[in-house]
Amino acid sequence: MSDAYDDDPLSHAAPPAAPAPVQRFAYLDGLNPTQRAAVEALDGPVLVLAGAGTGKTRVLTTRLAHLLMTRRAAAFQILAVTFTNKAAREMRERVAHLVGIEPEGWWLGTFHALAARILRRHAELVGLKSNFTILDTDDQVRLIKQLLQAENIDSKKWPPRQVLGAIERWKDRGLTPDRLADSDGGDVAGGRVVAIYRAYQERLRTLNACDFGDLLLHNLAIFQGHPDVLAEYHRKFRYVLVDEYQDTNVAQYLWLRILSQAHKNICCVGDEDQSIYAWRGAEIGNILRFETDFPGATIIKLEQNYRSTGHILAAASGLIANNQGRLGKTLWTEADGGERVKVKAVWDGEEEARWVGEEIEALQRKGTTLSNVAVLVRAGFQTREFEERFITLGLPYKVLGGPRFYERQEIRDALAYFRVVNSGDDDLAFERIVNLPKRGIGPAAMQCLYTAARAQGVSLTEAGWALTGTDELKPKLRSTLRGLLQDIFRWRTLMATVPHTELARTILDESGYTRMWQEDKTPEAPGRLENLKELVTAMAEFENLPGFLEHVALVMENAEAAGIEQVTVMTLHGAKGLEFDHVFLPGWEEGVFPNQRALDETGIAGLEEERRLAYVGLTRARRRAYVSHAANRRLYGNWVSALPSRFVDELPQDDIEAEAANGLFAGSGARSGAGGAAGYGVGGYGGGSGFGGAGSGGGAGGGFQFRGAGRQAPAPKTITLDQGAYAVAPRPRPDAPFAKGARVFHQKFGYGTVTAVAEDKLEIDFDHSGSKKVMDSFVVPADKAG
DNA sequence: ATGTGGTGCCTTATA
DNA sequence: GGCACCACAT
Repeated sequence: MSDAYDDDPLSHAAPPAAPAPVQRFAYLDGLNPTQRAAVEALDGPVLVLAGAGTGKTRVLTTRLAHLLMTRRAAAFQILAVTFTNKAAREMRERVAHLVGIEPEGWWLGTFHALAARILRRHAELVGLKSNFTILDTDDQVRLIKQLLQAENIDSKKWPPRQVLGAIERWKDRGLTPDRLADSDGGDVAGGRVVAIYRAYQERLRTLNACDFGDLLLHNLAIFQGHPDVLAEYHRKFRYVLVDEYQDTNVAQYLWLRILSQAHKNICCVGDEDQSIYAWRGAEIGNILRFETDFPGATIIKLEQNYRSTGHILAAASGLIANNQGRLGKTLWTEADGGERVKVKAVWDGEEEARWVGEEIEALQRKGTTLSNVAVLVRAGFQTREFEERFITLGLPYKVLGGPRFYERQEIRDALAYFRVVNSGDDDLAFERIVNLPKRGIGPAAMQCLYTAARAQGVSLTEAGWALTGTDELKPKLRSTLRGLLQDIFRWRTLMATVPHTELARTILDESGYTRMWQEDKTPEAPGRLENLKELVTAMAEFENLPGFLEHVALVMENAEAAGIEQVTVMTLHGAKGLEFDHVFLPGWEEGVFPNQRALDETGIAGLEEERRLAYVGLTRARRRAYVSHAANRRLYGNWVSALPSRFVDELPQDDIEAEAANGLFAGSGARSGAGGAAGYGVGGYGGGSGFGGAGSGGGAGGGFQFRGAGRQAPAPKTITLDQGAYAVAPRPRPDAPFAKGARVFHQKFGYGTVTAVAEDKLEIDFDHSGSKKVMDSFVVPADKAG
């Protein structure tokens, strides 16, 4: 990356000299007055309080464009900070679009990426070399584990993760070990966390490594200890922009403050009502205190919402008004009221999933595309019920935030080996592994291969074979290439005889790939080896190598690539920043949401953060939000009866439409409609007695009441919405239905044989997952799989 | 070094 | 209920 650290000649981003005044800044035209003010307030500290859906990103990017176009700053004089790479990418693209050209040499990136860039430059000032490695979480945990062992601390009692958590929270707050007393650690790790922290930092230094938190802390140390270095950056960065300011931690705040203290041109954009990351160190106080931290700050509130309907906004606003720690914004919209937020009371989680499925199918019939629909849950485990239901319905969905395992480098390498063995035509895979580990088959040799392959219209491996029969390559190279090709050939023949997991191991070992990582002394190498083992273990679930590769391809590429519209299922945290026409918000029950642990561990602050999370959820919806809560839920194998979330009660009545499943009193609807039944719950079932029989298991004041440790749902399941309001229209099916005995492939369950057919529903005996009922739209003939 | 049984825990997630 | 991790056994 070219590093326009020293003052470049004016960047390419600079507009042609003296543009005509009339035509100037067309990008300002579409902004509303407040947005425009936020864009044009270029000097001094500025806080833009941007409510959900008020055009935050637009303001941010336009502001950047404006800085460039007015020549207030050249690209390389701007520091623009985000939290995620995704946000950085988006911003880069949008600014480029506005300015008409990609600005060069600007410092736009995540806190971590930018801090790493600075640290590489001055690493020696904090005792590192500039090629230091950055540890990921696995590495960190492994290190802590070792240190605990060395200190004879029982890692049963003090899980490494927890110890690491404590250390990270300190780092979030800018606290290095020297600023801590031993007693600050409480009893964590037997009262020795601070010692562990100290040892951990020493270990990192010897490893020439640092963790993510260190990137910021080392920066701070450099700036504080070396005024000359700091002065350089002061000279360089004339304008600082920050996205999602409500998510900054103390270290990040200090970093921003120190970098901007010379020129004071810092613009922070954020929304205190969307601060949902306190648990990972975010300090909502940063945004609440902005005016004091940056005296003379201009505060601009963006309150006009362009996303949601009136009812959705009003519901969200009514909810968040219950929070104390706010700066206070009032969102408004020019849009219609639209439809009220639907609040649905159901008997249990299963019924909830059924209901959501039905509503989605109804939307689908009305022409809604599934990509405009999301189910947002509080915690990951809640996705399961929906997955199961959607699978039975044949409703395409994707769970976001799923495993990113297959994206890791070592996994992709290994997969490339398997692919080459599986298919000699896989040129991409071949390219990836041909010189991995280093075999001396470099770019020059590859050039030869490309030419030959193209000339003969064959795959790279085939061209390789041909080349080994000529003297085009040097003898040494020729034999290396032949060796590799022979290996691949041999592995391929093994496919027929050797179990695929064993074959996988063989390939990785004999190719020298395993050894490559064994000999690698960087701290991440052990983790990579473990991942490779895990990969081989995971393969056991599949019938054979092709079956496994197929699965991987599906998981990696997803139906998305095939252009299939899918419902999105994800956590509320993951949904921040996104929007959908229709948003389902299940599990609004005391204990689940607000989450009991958040309540227990952080009290009011925790409750308010949960409420902000609810606010985030509601404000994701453009056209309609659907809240639901179940009277009974199975948690960790126990049936518990649950009360509707207090957040349900906090939704203004005028903006909701309550509906209860048969026999249940409606949630808040009851308060308006069904004759004042207090709350709701068990009225229709089992006389209400027998609930809570086994005492309260959810902690003091928890929302759950544990029922006996029953295996069964507590009451007859007479209500089924299946017989309810909608006649299920047959979905169009392109192909002939599957016949009994047909071999099929299913994305989740793998291969199987059809044992029964009932219209569009199939019963399939899966080779590895047993017998299941599945909609035919969710399977493909086995021979067409992949 | 791999496989198995037992135990304990269980929120959210980024670089 | 289910998974992940650990200790122990092979």
